[in-house]
Amino acid sequence: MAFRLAKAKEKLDSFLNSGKMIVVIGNCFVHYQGRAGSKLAEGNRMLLIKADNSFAIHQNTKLRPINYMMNAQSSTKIDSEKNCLVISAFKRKPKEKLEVFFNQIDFVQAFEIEREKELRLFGSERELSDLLMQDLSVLEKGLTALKKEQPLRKGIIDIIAEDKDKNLVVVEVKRRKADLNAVRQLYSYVKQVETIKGKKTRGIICAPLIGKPPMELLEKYGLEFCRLDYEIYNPKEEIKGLQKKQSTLTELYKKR
Amino acid sequence: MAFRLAKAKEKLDSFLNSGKMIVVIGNCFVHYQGRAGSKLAEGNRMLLIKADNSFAIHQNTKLRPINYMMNAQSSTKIDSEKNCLVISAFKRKPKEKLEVFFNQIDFVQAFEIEREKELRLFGSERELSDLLMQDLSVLEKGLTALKKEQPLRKGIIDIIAEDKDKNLVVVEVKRRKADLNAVRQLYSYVKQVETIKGKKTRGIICAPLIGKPPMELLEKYGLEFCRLDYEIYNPKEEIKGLQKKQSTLTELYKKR
DNA sequence: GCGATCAGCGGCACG
DNA sequence: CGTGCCGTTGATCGC
Repeated sequence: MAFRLAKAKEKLDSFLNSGKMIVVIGNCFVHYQGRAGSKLAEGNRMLLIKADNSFAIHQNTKLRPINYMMNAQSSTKIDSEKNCLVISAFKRKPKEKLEVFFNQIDFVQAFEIEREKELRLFGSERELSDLLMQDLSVLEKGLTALKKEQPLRKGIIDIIAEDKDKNLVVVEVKRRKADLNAVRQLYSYVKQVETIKGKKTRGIICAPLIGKPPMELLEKYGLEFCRLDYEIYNPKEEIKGLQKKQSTLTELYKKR
Repeated sequence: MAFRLAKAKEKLDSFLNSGKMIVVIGNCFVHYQGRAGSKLAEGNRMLLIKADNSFAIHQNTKLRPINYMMNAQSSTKIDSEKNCLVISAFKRKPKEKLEVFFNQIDFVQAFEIEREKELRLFGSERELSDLLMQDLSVLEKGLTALKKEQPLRKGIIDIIAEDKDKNLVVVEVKRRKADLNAVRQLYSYVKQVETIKGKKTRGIICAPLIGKPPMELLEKYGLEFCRLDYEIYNPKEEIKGLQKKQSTLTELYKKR
């Protein structure tokens, strides 16, 4: 048994910093201390060490690892008292330590895996925002964009615009259902703009949906909601928002 | 080649719904469409299918998968035109589809992995909040707790308390550096309480740190900040906040 | 480096 | 189920 662990350590050491993705499977318990602290009792787990030194312990549920560390310095050692192969990950800033104590190792291998091919994603908020910038009139007739991603002292406005009556309008774009957070954000931005410019300013949340409590808060704050339909939120009805200017998600997807 | 793919399909089909963690490694491209859409060009990747039907494509960087789906219905098929083994994941609500087209498979295996042993975590916000509830006087002399996790119409207050002058005090607890969001949250809660109770209400953010812009917004809103030291944020100085009532993170960690 | 926000957020707890 | 919010958030982008 101790031999198997020593053999595993040998293999591991040769894999570390090889640029390959390392997979270790075995029985272990895990200690973490850093931004928080945790202990995980003994059990079979998968340890994944990637080329960018990300370090992740996976159980057999959930997308995300149960314990992890990014940009970790990894090392191995045999703890002969505990009869364990200890695989550790360290980091400073913040100072963190993660130790995996393997008392049994079933599998150790390294694989050549694509490091970081770019994902072409669409339907992001940035993309929506860009499309809106091209023609804000889909939100309201006579609305013209002034600036996008305008930094304030406390926050960043998605789009700042002017309506037909020359009122300033702050637009907050959300790719999914607008929540309380979005409303609080918009309110904070509008108040700041009013303070800076010294004149009444409108605020519009632009999203495919909004819940009832967020809508009520929005109204309480004197802000507005503008529905921007998305195919996924409105699969059967026609697209009402940007049908003339913007393709639906599905159409965009097919084009690329 | 096609035989290898067929063989891989056979193996995979026997592994699916076996309760084991399935690992597939090979060359693939990936299409996703659902809440958004994405395409990932060809490359070697690892596919991880867990017992709870979570489905994740990993590249060789990042903690999180490049493509994924939770609670997915998985299936396999051979696309003889493309000479691919297609592993798909479907979901309704929201309607999503993820397809992985493997033109080469290097590795297919299933492992017995602990399903979901509980992680004992400490240093969470809930834990901090519980400790604070026991004695709010560490924040301010004469402060007494009234209720914890008080739901409002629009949001949930961490702790609601009363100061020595019988003023209502809303406390927002953050386990890490307080940000603009925390300030906006607190402000929204305080305003709601003032509306409901019809009297001036104080608001305190309780966190180990706060940035300068959030602090300025806090002051603009007439709210307060109370530092609650955490060892990790203050490794050399003495613990000032809860030293009498609360153990440090390290001490807590050792105890368990 | 810090700051601010988004995320196909995921995950959880509560109503 | 939806709603709200935390997270060792992670990841990204701008300063």
